[in-house]
Amino acid sequence: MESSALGREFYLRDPAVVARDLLGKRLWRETAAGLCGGRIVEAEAYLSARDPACHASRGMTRRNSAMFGPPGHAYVYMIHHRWCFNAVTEPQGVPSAILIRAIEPLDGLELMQQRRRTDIVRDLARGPARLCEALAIDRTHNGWDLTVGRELWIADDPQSSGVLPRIVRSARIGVTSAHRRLLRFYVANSPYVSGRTRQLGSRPRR
DNA sequence: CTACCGATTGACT
DNA sequence: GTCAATCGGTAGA
Repeated sequence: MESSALGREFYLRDPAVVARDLLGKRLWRETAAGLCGGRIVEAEAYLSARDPACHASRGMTRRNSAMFGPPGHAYVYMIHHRWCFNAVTEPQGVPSAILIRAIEPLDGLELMQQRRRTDIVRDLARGPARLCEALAIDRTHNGWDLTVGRELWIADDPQSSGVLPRIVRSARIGVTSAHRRLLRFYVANSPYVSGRTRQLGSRPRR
């Protein structure tokens, strides 16, 4: 059975810490069709005005206004006609958010397989837009309060073994702005993580 | 109104 | 590895 949603205070911390701590948490989605979700294995932090890659770095627009709202709410935006889901962090007025890039699908697999039109579990939610398609997340969830614990929420892992997974830190995917902060976090060796999983600094053998 | 762009993905060489 | 589909958001005339 799912545990209750993480509270507001979880999101009211340094965004990089929130991004890292979201790894291992459960993302849940409930619709009339049923419950589904999985374990968060990849997330990236976007740091308000001090981060040129953040959508809100140059002020509020209609698109990014959810990021200026209270922490613990969703910021959902479209890129290349696909949806991406974020959890807003920091106090109201400071537009930071965590992009949830991938989950390990665990519950409601059949539902997610229908939505994604594939049976390959590894492909259900590996990448931010695939994740949204698998969970039926779209613009109607922009601004949704993730702490309420229905429709769309994040909670502790009820099956946690207590053993912390090894976490890798890297540059964010698709971010071209010239700054080197390592704000992407993912679970080492998880097959459900998107993009390159090579750790920065390691070299391919030749 | 028009023009340009992108925190992506899937198809392809 | 490369490439473009396809469209809402945004800036600017």
